[in-house]
Amino acid sequence: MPRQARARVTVDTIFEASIQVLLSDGLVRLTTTRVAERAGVSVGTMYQYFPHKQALIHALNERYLQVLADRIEDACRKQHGAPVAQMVESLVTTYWQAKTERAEVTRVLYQSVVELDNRSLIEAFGRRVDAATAAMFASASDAVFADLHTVNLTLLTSIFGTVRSVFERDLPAFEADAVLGQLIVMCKAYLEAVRQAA
Amino acid sequence: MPRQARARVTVDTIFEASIQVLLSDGLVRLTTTRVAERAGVSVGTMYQYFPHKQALIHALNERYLQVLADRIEDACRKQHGAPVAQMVESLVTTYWQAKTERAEVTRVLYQSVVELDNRSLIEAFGRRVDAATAAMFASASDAVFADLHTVNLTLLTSIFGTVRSVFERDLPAFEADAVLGQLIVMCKAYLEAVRQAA
Amino acid sequence: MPRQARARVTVDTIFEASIQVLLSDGLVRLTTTRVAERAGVSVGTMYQYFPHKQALIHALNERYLQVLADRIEDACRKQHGAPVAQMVESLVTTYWQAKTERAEVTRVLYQSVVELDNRSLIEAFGRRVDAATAAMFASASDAVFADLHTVNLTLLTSIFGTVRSVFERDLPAFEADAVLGQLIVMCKAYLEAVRQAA
Amino acid sequence: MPRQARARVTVDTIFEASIQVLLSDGLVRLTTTRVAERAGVSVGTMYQYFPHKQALIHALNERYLQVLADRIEDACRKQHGAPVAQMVESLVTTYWQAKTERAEVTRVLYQSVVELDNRSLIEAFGRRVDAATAAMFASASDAVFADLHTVNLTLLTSIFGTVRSVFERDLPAFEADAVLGQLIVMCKAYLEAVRQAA
DNA sequence: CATGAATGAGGGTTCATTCAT
DNA sequence: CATGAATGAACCCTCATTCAT
Repeated sequence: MPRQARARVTVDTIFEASIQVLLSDGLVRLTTTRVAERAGVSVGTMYQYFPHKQALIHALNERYLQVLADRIEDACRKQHGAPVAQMVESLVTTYWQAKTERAEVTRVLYQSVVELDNRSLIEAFGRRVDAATAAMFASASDAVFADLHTVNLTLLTSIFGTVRSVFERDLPAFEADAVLGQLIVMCKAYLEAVRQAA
Repeated sequence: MPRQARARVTVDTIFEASIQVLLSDGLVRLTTTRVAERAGVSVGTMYQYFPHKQALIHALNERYLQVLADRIEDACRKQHGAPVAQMVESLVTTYWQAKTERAEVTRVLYQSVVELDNRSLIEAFGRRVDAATAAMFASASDAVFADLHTVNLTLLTSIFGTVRSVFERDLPAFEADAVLGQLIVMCKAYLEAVRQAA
Repeated sequence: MPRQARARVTVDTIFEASIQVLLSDGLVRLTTTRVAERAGVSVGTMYQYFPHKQALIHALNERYLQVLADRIEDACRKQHGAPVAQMVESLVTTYWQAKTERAEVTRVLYQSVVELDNRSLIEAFGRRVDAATAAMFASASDAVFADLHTVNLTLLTSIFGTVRSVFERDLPAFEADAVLGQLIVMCKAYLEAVRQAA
Repeated sequence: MPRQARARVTVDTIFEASIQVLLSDGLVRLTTTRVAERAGVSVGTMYQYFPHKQALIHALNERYLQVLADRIEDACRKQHGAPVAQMVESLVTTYWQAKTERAEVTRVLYQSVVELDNRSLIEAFGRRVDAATAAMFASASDAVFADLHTVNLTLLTSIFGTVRSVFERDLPAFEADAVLGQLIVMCKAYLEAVRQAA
């Protein structure tokens, strides 16, 4: 195995170990020693790849957000040229699924951010997603928006904010489903409104 | 000064010191010693009022959420009998103001929650706010809802979620204002839709 | 109630509280605050009677050893003029009973000695008991000893040492009884031997 | 130096340092920091070998009792087949020497036990010694015992108890010698008596 | 005299980081 | 390059003692 590939594997192992430790022991017990142990490497090796603990957590979150952004971009691409209603539905579903698939991981990663200044991470993520959804909405088969930027930002913020709120309040499934359903209704109503206004 | 009043003052001093430390040093540097120092009391005294660090952070968040819930309840009471559109506007404004008035405090308190099992806190807050907004919407002068519970939950979650998202993305003022304005449009459109559906 | 009597009561209450704390929480958790609490007095009051923690523990052990010495002196007096065999039996029984009556108290008090330089206490106790048993043996109806001092010291040391060993090894009752029985046999055999030798 | 050997050295250094601290500062001042300092290692290193303070003290006592038991077993083996009188003498001498050789160490270790639940330690020690002396007495060239178990237990308890009592009362040398001499007389007289009884 | 809140030195323990092997 | 023992600053918390009320 070439050097780079091996490094890649090691890093991935460390990432996975970090998540496992986070899941089983919590952020407070996330120590470099424990992660290295779980990953089956020495602390020394870990410091070869991450110059300090923060770097590890940063990379962890970066990777998570990258994967998330990938998924969202992908979903957006698939809706190219579709009617807006369907786009909105797709966004809600995609984001909700990403969050709930590995709900506990989502939760602990969100915790781990405390050890970071995550502003830049959030911004980078925001920019990617903004661009993806803006492109999607611009391609809608049944709508043209006077102020695409604002509409996009509004839909994005409200969909992501609401989904996250539902997730964090840990609502019972039937209520969560109901709210998400209504969220779609809401977005559609909004789109109808701004289209008329246009 | 009577005993109780003195205790009250000490506790408030400690709260304020905690926030100051959180602001200047961050959660990771929030140590019992540092808080005590900043509060001008000894560690020992701190431990007379808070049996351990967690208790301090818990109390801090509890107090914050109580004040927030108070404000929301108050705002809801003031809108009793008003038209729904106005209610929605009031909710957005109140929550946004509460968040931005002491923006940094809001941010650091959100961080500090990591050291807690804040489930019960969030739940208690959720229940109070749910009740307040449900009562408000039920009194609307211009609308009756078939499924008040779901409508309420939807509005609540989306308003709070969206406002928080705007807040955390740290959008420039003009964009933030635009999105919040659109959020109100969105809610109104939704209310129109569910009213028609009823 | 006159001043002195009240002081006496308070001191006794504190003693009893100390023992209770020792029993329920162990030596490590024996804090001045806890003792005061259990005794129903303030720490300040406690410091009126005992200038520091050591003084309390010292007094506690002093009292215990005084009561013990009292009992032994009493038992010795009662055996005045009796045959030596009976004296030896009485000593074993008295000491064993004193230890086992409140076995746990004996044990914890023995622990508490660590916080002290108990040399003087032990010496004072030794002197009193030495004198009492020497006087007793001197009055024996059936024996005269050439070297009373040594015989006395030997019996004393071996009886007390053995009884304590049995107590601390926590032997099952039947074994403890057997050993104590044999101890008496041993002492009698010894007395027979030194009498012949004389 | 191989890894294991180095670890062994470190552990021994820590043990010796603990004893030094115990000797010079007493149990109450036996802190992990002080021990580490005296041993010339960092606290962290200490915690690599002993997960907590208790473990250190436990190990310290365990080692002491092991060495002591080794010596007693050795002495017993050497008396195999000898006459009982000689066996008894050997036991007294061995135990006394073990205690007095490093008298102060013996004393401080006895103190340190307070921080432990030493029941298991004492039991293990008791079992080993019981077995060794029982085997020795069973091999006596000049005596057979009807109830070896009880005789053994009696001799053991009285010899060890008496020796310890002499040790702890800190008697002047001439008195200590006299009492130990008499103790041997006593044991012999006892053996004579139980042999006759058999 | 009694009270008990306040003090703060000092305790046990952890863990990010280094560096000799 | 990998290893993991060693480091020690820093953490949270306790408790004997004091002193204003």
